[in-house]
Amino acid sequence: MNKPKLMESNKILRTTKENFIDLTLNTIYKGKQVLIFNNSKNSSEATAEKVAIANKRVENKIELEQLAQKILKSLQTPTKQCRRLAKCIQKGTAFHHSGLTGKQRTLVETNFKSGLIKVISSTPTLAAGLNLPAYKVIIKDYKRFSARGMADIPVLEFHQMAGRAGRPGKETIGRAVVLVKSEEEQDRVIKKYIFGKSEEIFSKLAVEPTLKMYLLSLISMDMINSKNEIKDFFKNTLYAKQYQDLEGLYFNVFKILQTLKGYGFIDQQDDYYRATRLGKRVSELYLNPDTANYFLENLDDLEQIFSKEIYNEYDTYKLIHFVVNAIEMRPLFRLQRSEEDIYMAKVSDLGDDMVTKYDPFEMDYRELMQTFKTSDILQDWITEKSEDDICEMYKTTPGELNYKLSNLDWLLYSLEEFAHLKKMHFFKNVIKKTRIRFKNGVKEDIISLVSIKGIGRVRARKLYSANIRSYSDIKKVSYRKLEEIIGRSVAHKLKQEIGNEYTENDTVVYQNSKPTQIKVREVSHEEVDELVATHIKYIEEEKEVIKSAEKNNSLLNYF
DNA sequence: GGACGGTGAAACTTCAGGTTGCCTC
DNA sequence: GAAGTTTCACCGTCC
Repeated sequence: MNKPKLMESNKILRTTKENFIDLTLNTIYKGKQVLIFNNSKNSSEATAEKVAIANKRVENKIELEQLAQKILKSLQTPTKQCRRLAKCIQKGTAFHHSGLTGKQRTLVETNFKSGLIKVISSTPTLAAGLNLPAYKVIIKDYKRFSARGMADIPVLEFHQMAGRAGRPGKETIGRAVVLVKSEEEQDRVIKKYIFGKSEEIFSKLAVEPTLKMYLLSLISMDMINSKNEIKDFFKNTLYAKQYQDLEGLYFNVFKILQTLKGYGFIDQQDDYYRATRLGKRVSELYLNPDTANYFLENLDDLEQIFSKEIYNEYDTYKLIHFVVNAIEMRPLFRLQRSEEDIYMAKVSDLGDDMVTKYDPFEMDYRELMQTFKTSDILQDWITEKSEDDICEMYKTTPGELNYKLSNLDWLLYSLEEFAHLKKMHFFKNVIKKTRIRFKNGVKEDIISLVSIKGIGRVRARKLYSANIRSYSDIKKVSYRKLEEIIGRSVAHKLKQEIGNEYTENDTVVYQNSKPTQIKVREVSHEEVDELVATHIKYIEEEKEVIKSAEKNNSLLNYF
């Protein structure tokens, strides 16, 4: 067997061929933790995996196994990424990037803080907002892909990462290591990142969408209303100090005010500006005014699509594609080289049929193809494709999918609000239903089933396939049959949730009553559904009464 | 001789991130 | 620029 060699410079025990693995192992074998920064998601996963394989001294195996199981169970069906993370965690190593779901990220972060996980290999996400210090930080890549090839990361970002070394209050020192390949590179890195100056920070106020959003929100909160107040406010901004071009800034501001007026979001009386009711709502929703205007301008066309008695999945696709075109959905899912032909064909087949038509001055062709890819992914989600299949097919991750879904829900909610303001009640309900579909990832036929506590997309579909299609069906079905479909414990919980418990003979024992066996009366589906509908209607009416009582400050009188 | 599987070199492809609404449990 | 993935040619084995 080969004797392990020592690196001359810093006495690191060498057991592998890669520096970062030896550095990491040496640190964790001393009982300390390591953060490794990579420049891509793939690379952060591969790095974690390499360290995990090389780690021969794993502590707290039982706790780590439990954590790995939690990671696997954090999605309805574990994806390839979940399985990879769980495997690393069994060895006390984890990766962390935007592709993980919120739940998985929290699990990794809290268990690193508690000391169970010894190593996190991450993209720069971790350096930005989180307070996760470690004894040693290894900056594996200080270059990142950009439009002009590989480029050095900014000095500020380098400091962000290196600054994670050392745990204030717990240790007196920390170490930050950057990997280089030659002495020349080492000199350059020291000069640039250790002794060099950080980049200057520039105001982004000149960027029109940002300015538009802030102007509307400042006016809507009545912080600035008159022309003089507006000028005074912007005179004191970082932008004004940096560029000294006040006249140019005022010109932009008043041009935007005209646009907002044109959108109907603000009113002007002489030199005084006020937000309209609509403008206030747009600001409250944190919507970009351009997006809000885009929604409002197309509301009638959208309503028209759903005005028929029966609408289909293609109509829903048009709605998704419409929302995907909002600026808030950017960046869209990236297009793979191998997908180009597919989406070129899709654009030519469906492009003219969508509500948002292609405008080459507004969007490049690739982006247009990406709007279709993003819509496809989102539609696959509500037609019950598994997360694993979606991630595999479109080369994406559960975290990115979740992020897009939450953005979409926010935009759909805003659209629903506008439909409400315009009294488009049927269309409002269509959006509401679509939101439930996105929340649960289901087709329309099982919406009522997923609204029951403890029933997700998988169980709902199982129930539906077994002809159990409503709340009343669940009430009627025998305990034994329910158990066969969704398992013993869920079936039990469900029966409890409903409020009565069926015996195996299909007799019912009412809660809060003597445990006598009472024969169930034969009731038709229609009869029970009617009862449930009456009950729901009653609750809705109650809510309305409470709402109006709240509005009139007469809640106490009501009760 | 053809089908099949394994191997390795060459060619091709891809590359970070994450504010904001509202509701309900 | 580098790492990962796919493609393809080549070779050996088996039927």
